[in-house]
Amino acid sequence: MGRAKAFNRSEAVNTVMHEIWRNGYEACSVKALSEKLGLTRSSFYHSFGSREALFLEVLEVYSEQSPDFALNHLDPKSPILKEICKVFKHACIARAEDPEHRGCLAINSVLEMVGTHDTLGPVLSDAMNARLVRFEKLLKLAAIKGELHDNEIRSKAIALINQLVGINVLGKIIHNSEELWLSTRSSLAGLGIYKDSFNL
Amino acid sequence: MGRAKAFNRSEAVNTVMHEIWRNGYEACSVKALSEKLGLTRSSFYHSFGSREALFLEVLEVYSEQSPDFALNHLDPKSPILKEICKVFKHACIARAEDPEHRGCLAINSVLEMVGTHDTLGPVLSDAMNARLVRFEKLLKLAAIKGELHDNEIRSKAIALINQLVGINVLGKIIHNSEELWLSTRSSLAGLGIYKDSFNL
DNA sequence: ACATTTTTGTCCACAGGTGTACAATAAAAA
DNA sequence: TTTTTATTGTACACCTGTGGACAAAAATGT
Repeated sequence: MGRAKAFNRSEAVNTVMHEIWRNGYEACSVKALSEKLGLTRSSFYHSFGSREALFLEVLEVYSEQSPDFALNHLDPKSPILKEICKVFKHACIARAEDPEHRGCLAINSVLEMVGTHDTLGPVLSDAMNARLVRFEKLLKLAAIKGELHDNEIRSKAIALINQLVGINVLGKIIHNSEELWLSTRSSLAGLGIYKDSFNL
Repeated sequence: MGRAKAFNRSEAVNTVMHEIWRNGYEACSVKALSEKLGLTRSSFYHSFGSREALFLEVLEVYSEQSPDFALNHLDPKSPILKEICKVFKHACIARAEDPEHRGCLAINSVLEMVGTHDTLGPVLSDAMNARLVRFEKLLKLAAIKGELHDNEIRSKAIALINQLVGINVLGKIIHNSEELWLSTRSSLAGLGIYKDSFNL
C-alpha cells in the first residue's frame, strides 16, 4: 500500500547536517539543500515542512554525536574530572584534525543566530545554557566526591564552557591538535581540573 | 575645485562597521548598506569600490577600537601581566554589557568566513594569528622581566587567545560582566598570569 | 488491476540581490 | 561662467531565493 520512500530520511538529515556544519545555516538555502539531496524543492517542503524545522532536527542529531555528548550519561562512580578532561582532549583532536576545520555546529550556529534570528536564536542560547548547567552539576558532584575544592564552582563551570568554545574556534586557526591540547591541559590544570596523574 | 563630498567617509565606515558587527558580513548586502548610509547603490560602488574592500577598511577601524588594541603599544617598562589582565577585564565588561551582545566583530567574522570565503577567510585567519603572536611576544617579555615562569609560553599564549575568544562568544549568553570576569580571573590565575595583588 | 502514497515536473507571483552603464544634476573652486 | 568632481536616478540583464499550487508519474502492497 502506497509508494515506499525513495530516500532514507535519517541519511538525508545527516547530509543536511554536514552541509550546515560546513557552510552555516543561512548559506544553506532550501534550493541548495534540495539539490544536494537530489530532491526538488517541492519534495523538500513536503518531506521536511520548512528549513527551520529541519534545522531543529539536525541540531538534535548533532548533539548526539558531539564530543561532549559522553558527559550526559556519566557514571557517578567514575572519576568525574578525568572524564571531563578526556572529553576536552577528544574535542581538541576532533576540531584540529577535521580536514575542513568546521568547528562545532552548535557553537557556529550560536554565533550566527543568537541575537539575530528570532526563533532559532533562543533555542541555541538555551542549548548553550544547558551545557553550562551540566558542567556545573558535574563539578558539584566532583566536589562532593572530594575530587575538587568546592569553591568557585560556577566560575569553573563557565571557564569550562569558555575553554570548549575557544577550542572550537581556534581549531579553525590552529590545525595542530597536540598544540591545542597542551594549551587546554595547562588551563584545565590551572583550574584544578586536570591532574598529572591522568596522563592524558 | 570640484564638488565637496557630501558625506563623511569615516562616519560612513563607522556606520557600516556597526551594521556588520550586529548582523554579520553576508547579511549586509550592498543594497542594505547603501540604504543605511542614505546612498544609492551607484554611489556606494563609486565611493567604496566593493563590499569586500569596504569590509577590509572596516576591519582596520575596528581593530583600533577593540578592547585588546591597548596591547599593541605597551610600554615595556610597565607591568606586562597586569596590563594583560586589565584588557581581559575590560573585554568582559564590554562584551557582557553591550546591550546588543554582538561579541567581537573580528571573531564573529572568523567564524563566518574562515574556511568559506576565499579572500576574506585568509585575511581574518592571519589577523587572528597576529594576535596570537602578539600574546606570545608579551609573555616572553614578561618572562624576561621575571613576572612569569618561562615554561609553556606558547601554550599560555594560545590559552589567552582561547580565553578571549570564549569571552566574546559567552558574552552573547552570559550578560553578567561580574560573573564573566570572575571566571576569567580564575583561569588567568590558574595560568599564573593574574595575581591577587593586581586587585582587579 | 487497484488504491495509496511518494516523488516529480512545472508552474505561479513575488522579493531581493548583483554589477555595470550612462546621462543628468548639484556643488564647489578657478 | 566654466571646469571639475560628487552624487543621483534610472535602466539593464541577470541570478537566487521564497512558499505554495497542481497534475502527472512512479512504486508499492493488497
